[in-house]
Order: sequence, then C-alpha cells, then structure tokens
Amino acid sequence: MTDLLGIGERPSLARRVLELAGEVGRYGPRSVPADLRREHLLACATLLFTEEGFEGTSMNDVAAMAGVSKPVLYDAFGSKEDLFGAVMDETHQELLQRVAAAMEAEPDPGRYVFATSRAYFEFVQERRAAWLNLLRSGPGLVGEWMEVLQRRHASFLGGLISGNLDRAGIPYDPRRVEGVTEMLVGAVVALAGWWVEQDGVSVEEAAELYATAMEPSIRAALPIP
Amino acid sequence: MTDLLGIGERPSLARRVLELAGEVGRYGPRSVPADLRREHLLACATLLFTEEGFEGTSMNDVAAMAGVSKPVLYDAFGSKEDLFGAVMDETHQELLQRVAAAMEAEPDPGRYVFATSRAYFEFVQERRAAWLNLLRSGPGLVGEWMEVLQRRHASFLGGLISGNLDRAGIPYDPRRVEGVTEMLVGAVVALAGWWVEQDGVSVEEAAELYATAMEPSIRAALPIP
DNA sequence: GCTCTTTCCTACCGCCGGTAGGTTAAGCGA
DNA sequence: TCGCTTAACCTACCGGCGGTAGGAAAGAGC
Repeated sequence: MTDLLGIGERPSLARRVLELAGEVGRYGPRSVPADLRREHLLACATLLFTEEGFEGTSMNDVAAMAGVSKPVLYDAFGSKEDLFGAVMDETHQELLQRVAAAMEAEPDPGRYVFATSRAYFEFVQERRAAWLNLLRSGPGLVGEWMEVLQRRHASFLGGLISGNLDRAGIPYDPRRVEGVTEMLVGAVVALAGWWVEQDGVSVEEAAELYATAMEPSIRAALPIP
Repeated sequence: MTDLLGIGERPSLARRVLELAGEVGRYGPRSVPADLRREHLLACATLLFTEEGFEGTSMNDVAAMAGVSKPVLYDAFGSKEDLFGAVMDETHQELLQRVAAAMEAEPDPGRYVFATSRAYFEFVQERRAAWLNLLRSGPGLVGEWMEVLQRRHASFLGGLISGNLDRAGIPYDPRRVEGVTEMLVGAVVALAGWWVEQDGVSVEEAAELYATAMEPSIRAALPIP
C-alpha cells in the first residue's frame, strides 16, 4: 500500500509534482502551492480509495503515496471524511454528467428511462471499482455523504421529471415526485449492485430490465400522459 | 456511553445476569455459562448499536455496559463486525417476519404489494433508530453484512413471487425475478429513507405510493397475469 | 488434595485519525 | 546585506481503537 505509482520517493516528490504541472521552482524547492498540492493529494486519494475502499485506506497511506507528511494532508483536507467526500463528489459528478448527456442525446422521450439507465450501467461496467468503493458505499457511515449523493441524484432526476411536466403544463404533487425519484434511484443502485456480480447479463439487458420495470411505475405514480 | 441501564457496576454484574435468568450460582459466583453470557452481551450490543450506530459504539462500551472485560466479549463474538452482524441479523429477521405475516394476513393477492410495504413502513416508524443504524447502514462497509441482508431480503421476496408463479403454472426467467426483486428492495429502502425524514406523510400514504409505483412495474417486467 | 476445565481479568500491542510546535526558505522592505 | 514576514512542511507525539497474551480464580471429578 505504498508507492503504487512510484511516486513516493520521499524527500522531493514536490519537484515532480511541479514538473508535471509545469510550475517548477515557482515558489522555490520544497514548496508546492496549496491548490496544486490539494489537487495532487486528491488524485492520490482517488486512486487509493477507489482501489482499497474507505476503511482499507489510511491517511498515512495517502500521505505516503503523495510523498508528504500527514499534517500537509490535513492542511488540505481537514479530515479523512472530508477527503473521501471530495473524492466521491468528483466521481459522482462525472456519473451524473454522463447520465444527463445520455438523456440529451436521446431524441425519443419514450426512451429516456432506458437511455439514462444504460448510461448508468455503462459507468458501473467501466468504473467498477470506483462505483463499488466510492458510490455504493452506503449511507450512514462515512459521515452522511452517501445520503447527500443519493439525495442529489434523486433531486437531479426529479428535476428532469418535473421539468418535463412543467413544460407540458401538467399539474403534479412535488412531494410525490420526490418519493418516486427516491425509489428510482434506490432501484437503479440495487439493480446495479446485483448486476455487477452477474455474468452474462449485458448492459443493454440490464438497462432494458430497469426501463421495462420503472417506466410503467413512473406513469402509474405520476400524471404523465 | 457507560451504563445506560445501571447495569454496569463493575465487579459482579454476572450475579445480576444470573438472577435475571433464574440461574444463580449454577456454576458458582463469577461464572456465567457461555450461552447466557452471549445472549446478555448481544442484548447490550443491540441497545448500543441501535442508539449510537456502528462507529459510535466501541467494543469497550459494550463490554463496560455488560460489566465484563473485553476478552470475554471477544470470546463470545470474535470481532466487532461479527457482533454487529449478529445484532443486525436478529433485527432483520424480525422485519422479514412482520412482512411475511402481513402478506399472509392479506386475503386479496392484488394488494400484496401494498400490505407488505405497509408492514415495512410500520416497522421503520416504530423502530426508527434500529432501522437507521442497523438495517440501512449500507453495503460495502461493516464487512459485507448489508449486502447479505439486502440479498436475503431480495431472495425472500423473490421466493414469494416465484412461489406464486409456480403455483399458477406460469413459466418465468428466474434471472429476471432476481433483478426485479433487487429493484423492489432497493426502492423500498430508498423510499423509507426519504419518508423517515418527512413530516405529514402517513404510513398508508407511503405504502400506497410504493404499491402504486411498483405494482405495475412487477406486472410489466414479469409474466404475471 | 490434586488436576482439569471454564470463566474471567489485567496489561499490553500495533495502528489509526488527528495535532502541537518548530524548522526551512522564499519574498521583500530598508 | 540584514532582519522580518509568510507559506510550506516535518518530527514527534496524543488518546483511543480493535484485538490478544498470559495468567488468576474457582467449581467438578478423581
């Protein structure tokens, strides 16, 4: 758990960080500007948390991999949960962007559910470890971060749905939209958790199953024409 | 986090445990049979984990509350995760039994989804802390216990569904039943997580929303007449 | 009385998340 | 050139955690 990238030869990784960023010597040796340092630490942490999970990664590991002492790490990120939260945040934003892009690229609104869920499953397939260790880690532990993500995902999805309803001039109960979106997110997370350990079920099939099941439930629970 | 019940006056809780169980002196003072001790420790752990969560409870706390030293605790349970698993297990079994009972008590098969989900939401309402800290804690962390529970819940539900299909002589793809049940469980957990923090949404309304949404999705995804 | 077995405790281990306090050296005005 | 400020950084430590080694106490059976 030390030096996965050959990055951590102790005394002077700082130099290499600066070299990578094309900023050598800007503040002299042994001195990396805080924002760059933060970025670098975040990259190391992402690698470790993705590969080893929250509990499998210690702050010592992260600091060692970055070639830096612990207080430097704590200057940048106040606590282990802060750091993990930042890593999750980045990855989750990426996932949401891909889902949003998939929806925009889909011309047929009748296939929105399929298109977005396919994007979700593709992400899980491509970034399996990240999804398992970062996104699916579960609420409750790791501060309340997971809850935040799930809530964000739900309100993102709710925004899409209620946006469509608004545009069509259909009245609806926003409380109900919230409940439905929570279920949709819960269902996709659960299905992905099952699917990621199955063999022989393709992305298309998974997305098709999700869409087949959830499409009618959305129509039944909300006033969608 | 010490002695919530006045149980922990150090040297001789053992006596009181035996008194409670009507077994005083069976093996003489300072000696409680292992199975009884285990039960007692499990009760203390349930109380603490329910109230303070996994991370908020230390093995020292549990041992202190039980009026016992740590090695005794470790003799009975091996590790903190084992202990937490045992606590979760017990509570989860209870939840599943209530769901099963609700279904058996429901004469109209068309209302199974509503009846079972209402039982679920009632449990969440009555045992809020237990549900939040024990059952909803999330997969990934705490060993793989959550995954086990979710899987068990899904296969329990899948058993109900495929049992019905079998009885009716309808052929089906078991893989598909698995996927659907995972979604159903994920959706109910997610909806409960949202609902448990809402004001003014009754159990009936929550269960109705769930049933309205999921009933058609089951029919759409599975060959149910 | 002696040994075996079961229960139980004191005292410790290594590691973790997190911090106090001091060192280095660049930047800069006089 | 000298001193002062400021930012980056490190060594060395803290309390508490999960977990364990090794032995004391006391009933049971001979």
